[in-house]
Amino acid sequence: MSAITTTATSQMTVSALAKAAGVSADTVRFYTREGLLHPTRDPNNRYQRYGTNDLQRLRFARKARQLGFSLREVTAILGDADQHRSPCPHVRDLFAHKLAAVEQQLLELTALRDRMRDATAHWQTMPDGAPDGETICALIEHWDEPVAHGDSIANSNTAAKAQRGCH
Amino acid sequence: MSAITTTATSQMTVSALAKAAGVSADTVRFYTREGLLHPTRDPNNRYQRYGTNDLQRLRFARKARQLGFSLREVTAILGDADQHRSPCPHVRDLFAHKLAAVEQQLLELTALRDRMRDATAHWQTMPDGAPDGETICALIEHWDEPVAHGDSIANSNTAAKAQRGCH
DNA sequence: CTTGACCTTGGAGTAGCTCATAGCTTTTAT
DNA sequence: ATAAAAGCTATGAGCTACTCCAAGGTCAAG
Repeated sequence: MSAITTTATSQMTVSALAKAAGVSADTVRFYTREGLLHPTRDPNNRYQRYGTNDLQRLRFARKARQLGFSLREVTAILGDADQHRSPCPHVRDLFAHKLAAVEQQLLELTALRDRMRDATAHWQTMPDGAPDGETICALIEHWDEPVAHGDSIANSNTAAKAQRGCH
Repeated sequence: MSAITTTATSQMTVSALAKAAGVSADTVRFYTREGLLHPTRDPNNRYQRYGTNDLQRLRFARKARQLGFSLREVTAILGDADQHRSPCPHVRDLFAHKLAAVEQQLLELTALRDRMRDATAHWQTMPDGAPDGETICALIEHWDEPVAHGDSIANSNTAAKAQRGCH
């Protein structure tokens, strides 16, 4: 699991690069298609050849993904770097938003968990009951909508958004 | 449109139902396509006609979604109810897993936030620095990987998943 | 020479919607 | 009355970040 640092030979095939970075070969191909990696071609067999630069980019991309950057953002950052412009201001800016989004999502997820716990406790005492034409499943129907505690969020389905994204 | 919009009348069109449930008309159409709702047809104009039963199902579906159930699961639950079998045991079972998943996600998201905070603090002191062929962006490259214990991949993209869609 | 592991491209599938298109129908404004 | 605006229909594509599959070419070993 650890010590992935296989000595990076200067030229690698798809799966060698994948192995070196700890991702799947399909992911390498996908990133290549998306323009994140710039392999050359072996003229003999048309195989992709990746260099240490690609390994660096790939590792960078994975780290950025873990930080919550989208692939598009990573591509933009790498594009900056390709043109010898420092991507760091870009990164700082994006990062501030990411952190805020994560904090927000944490709040929502915490609220969701609390509601789920409440529901679990409440459900201990409820019978199953077959659908009677009025209620489908009392367990879920007696689930209360998230109550806007305090103020803020004018939005009713914040928790659902937490699962699908914002905007 | 007539005056009766907020209260559920017995027959509704797509957008009336959408409004009553607080979702978009496209979502209603989507759920209909997925077999979650069972409208009838107005023979005159071929419009979909939804009844209070559909409104109930839709509200139920939204609540279940907020609880973290997938659409497929909701469909299964409603299918249970349609056949007059109590979906509740099904629900209880799924719910236990959902709660565990949410707790897990919460842990990961908390860890992510903590790493982000650390990084933010750490980055205060770091210069931007243009790409020099060695490093792309020191900010991200000096980010330490989260320690993935054991189950790696399925979890490692949970944080990224949690972020998806916001940018 | 065959076997099996690796490579290629291209396309489909995933979740849960959202948006776009094109052609009706209904409502509203003039 | 008529024209424009809004709303309905079905279908299909697009979004994210991959993952998987198929058909076929390439390569090292036995």
